[in-house]
Formats: sequence, C-alpha cells, structure tokens
Amino acid sequence: MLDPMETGEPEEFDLKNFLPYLLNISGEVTSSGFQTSYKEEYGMTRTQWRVLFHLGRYGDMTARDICSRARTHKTKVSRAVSALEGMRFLKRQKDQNDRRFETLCLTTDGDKAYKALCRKAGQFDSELSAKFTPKENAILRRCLRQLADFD
Amino acid sequence: MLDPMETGEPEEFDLKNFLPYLLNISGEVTSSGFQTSYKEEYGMTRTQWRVLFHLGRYGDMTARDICSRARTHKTKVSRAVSALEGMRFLKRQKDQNDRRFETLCLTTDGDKAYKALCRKAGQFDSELSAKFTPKENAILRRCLRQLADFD
DNA sequence: TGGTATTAGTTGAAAATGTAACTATCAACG
DNA sequence: CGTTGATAGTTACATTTTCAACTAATACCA
Repeated sequence: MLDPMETGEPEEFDLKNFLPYLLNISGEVTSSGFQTSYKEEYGMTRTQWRVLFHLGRYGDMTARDICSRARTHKTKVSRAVSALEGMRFLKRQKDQNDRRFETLCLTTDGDKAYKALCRKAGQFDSELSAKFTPKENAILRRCLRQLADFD
Repeated sequence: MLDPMETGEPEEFDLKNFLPYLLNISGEVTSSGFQTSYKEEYGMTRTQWRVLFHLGRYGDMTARDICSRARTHKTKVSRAVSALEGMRFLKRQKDQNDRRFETLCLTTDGDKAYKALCRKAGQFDSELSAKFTPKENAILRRCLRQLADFD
C-alpha cells in the first residue's frame, strides 16, 4: 500500500469533519427517525412529505415553485404530486392565463394530514433542539440555511 | 421569502427551520456539487465514496466497521464493496480466526484514487468553511457530529 | 405571421436504495 | 456432540431516484 507519488501531503483531512458527509449522515439519522411517523401512518415518502409541507405551510403554489424552494428535482416533485393526488391529498388547477402551469392545493384530507404531521414535526424538532443551547441552535440553523441557499 | 400566512391558524411550525429538512437539503446541495468530481472521473456513487474514504482515512477494516462508523446499512456497504472490488480499488481478506469477517483494504489504485479525491475534498471543505467564522464552523461541526451520533 | 427557443411538467429505462429473507460461520450451553 | 441463537455478509424483490428524452404551451423576434 505504499504510494511512490506520495509528496509528503499532510494528512489533515478528516472525514468526520467533512461537511457534505456530516450533513448527509446527520440528515439520514434524524430523518429516518422521524420518517416512521408518516411512513407507517400515511404511506408517504420523504419527497411526498416535502410537497405536502410546502403546500400546507406556504399555501398553494405550482410544482415549479416547490422545486425551487425545496431544491428538489422536478421529476421527484412530479411523481410526489401524482402520488399525493392519488391519496386525495391535493388537487391540481390549470392556470387559465398560462396553461403550462398548474396550481396545487391541499384538499381537506391533505390539510388534515399536514396539521397532524405538523404537530409531530414540531415535537420532533423540539427534541432535537433540546440537545443544544439556544445560541447553538441559532447558529446551527443559520449556517444550514446558508448552505442550503435559503433566504 | 414570504412570511407565514396569518390566516387565523396558529402556525408556529416553520419548515425552513425544521432540522431534518434543513440537514437533508443542505446535504444534497453541498454533496451534489462535490459529487461531480468523483462521479465523472471515477464513476463512483456516494456510498462507494464513503467506503473508499473510510478505508483510506482510517485504514483496513471490515464492512461491519464501516456500517457502524458511517451509520450506513449493511446492504448499501455490501454492494459498494463489491463495486469497488470490481474497479480494483479494494481487496477482501478472510479473517482466519473468524471466517465470517473479511478485512477490506485498498489496492494501490484505490489508494491513489483516495488521495486524489482527498485533495479535492479538502479544497471543497475549505470553500464551504469560508462562508463562516471559525467559531461558527466549530459549533456547526460539533452540533452535526452530535446529531450524527458520532464520537 | 412563422420559426426558434424556453418553460412546465411527464414518462420510460436504468441505477440506487430499502426490506426481508437467506447462507455461512461461530458461540453458548445442555 | 447437538441444538439454539447470534453475527457477517449476500441476494431477491419492491420501491424510489436519476437521467435523458418527450409533450404541450408560451415567449421572443425577424
């Protein structure tokens, strides 16, 4: 395992501090715990959860809006929308001015599911937040929003 | 971005501050940028990258070790190991004392790939770190390690 | 007009992942 | 021994995601 091209490179790189890796692992760990609450009860995937929450939280919008707000690819959103439509959680409405668009809006059932999951999400987030001080929480979230290109 | 809709409902939950969501989005955004460097050049997936880096950074170990250190499911690791073996980036060696185990170790090619990608990763991480102050970086990484159940 | 480029969204095939069951090896205990 | 149970790793099958076309509607511009 000796490498003749070794140029005395300092081996300072530490995987456990590499941000993309850390973000993915912590994202998987935290999400997989929370996911059971909607997967078992509603048979929903993570992407479907995202779409539901965007509509529930920010009101009616197009698939394109969800794509850009959630930095999610349009095929993922398209399929999630179809699935949620099949569950009768949302409806589509063609824009009469520009018929390429369709506005998505939650049905009563969809809104009910959103509100129920919203409570669970709030509780789950509180448990996670409890691990840190208010200041750490603020910094953590601000950094993450910046990395996610939010704001 | 628009603020919460004050339509009457007490809407305290904010998606953009929900930790699992934030972690996933920021993880996807940061990883997808970095991923091109190993996907195009080595045809490697994210899981394969993980396995390669664990062996490169921490030395020979079993698949089980990688599973627990990277919090990755054993089927993912198993397939990544097979793929990396097919690329001649690693070899397996049955443990003579307990033949259920096999120790994985990088080949010369695997180590070369690791070192090349290591430089890119270090550079990439520096660019990300530059967005924050040293203190923010320290807090961010410490929080993430804790969420990931590291240490 | 008409031709070209964009944009919103869908679809099919290939790749990756998740889940559960499977093989093989070893340990513990009668 | 032999049975039971645990552990390392693989495999089969279903689901999800990715990637590259694709349709349909609109915008731009000569």
